[in-house]
Amino acid sequence: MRRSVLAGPVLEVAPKLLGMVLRSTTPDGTVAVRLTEVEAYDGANDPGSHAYRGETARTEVMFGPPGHLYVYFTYGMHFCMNVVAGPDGKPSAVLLRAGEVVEGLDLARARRGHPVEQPAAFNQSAVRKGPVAKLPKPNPDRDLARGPARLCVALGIGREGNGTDLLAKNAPIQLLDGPGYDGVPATGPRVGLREAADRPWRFWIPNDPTVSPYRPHVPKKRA
DNA sequence: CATAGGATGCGCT
DNA sequence: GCGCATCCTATGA
Repeated sequence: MRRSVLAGPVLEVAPKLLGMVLRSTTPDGTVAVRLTEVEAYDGANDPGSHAYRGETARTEVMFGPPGHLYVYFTYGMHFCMNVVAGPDGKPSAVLLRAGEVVEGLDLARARRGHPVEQPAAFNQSAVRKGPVAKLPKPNPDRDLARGPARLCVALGIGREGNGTDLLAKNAPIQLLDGPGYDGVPATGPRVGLREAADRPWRFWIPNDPTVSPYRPHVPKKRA
């Protein structure tokens, strides 16, 4: 992927990210994910975008050159990340919503609190008789990066990833060169927004199991 | 399967 | 203060 490609209109850039591989290396190791679901945010004309109301300390990366990572913190506990698109100064970005882990599966499982695999004997029926401690159901590998916040956890990306140039050769987080997905992407409304929820600016690889379930915005009830 | 409620920090009005 | 580009768990079919 060349930077000039990312400098195009965000609605053209977003589907081109499908099938591309994002690789993140930390002291713990390396995890890479093949992107299966993204959403376009077009700051200038898009009430759903964080950049819609102008540049702030939080959104400044989006106003910079394409190919950098915009990471934000939300709901008091989650990080989500975007690839900055469009020409310099036009604050558009592509939210990375889901992917398939293609490298570093064990590390991704550990980061997501996936239980360590037990010896075969542990699963024998004899052991399962009688009362057992109620444990959270282990997520299948399909869910490791299914959803924007999970994707960040699986890749080990937080605040410090904000602003990373994904096309720099020595960057800890890189968008790798590759063929990408060459089929026809599915499209639909974006997930969980209050504003501009109708714009069909979500793109995903059809029938891919790692694509997140659609959840419309639900207004909180008042007292 | 579907729906509902809680957790939680911070950007913005 | 309000509300969020979310996720997890519990509950009922």
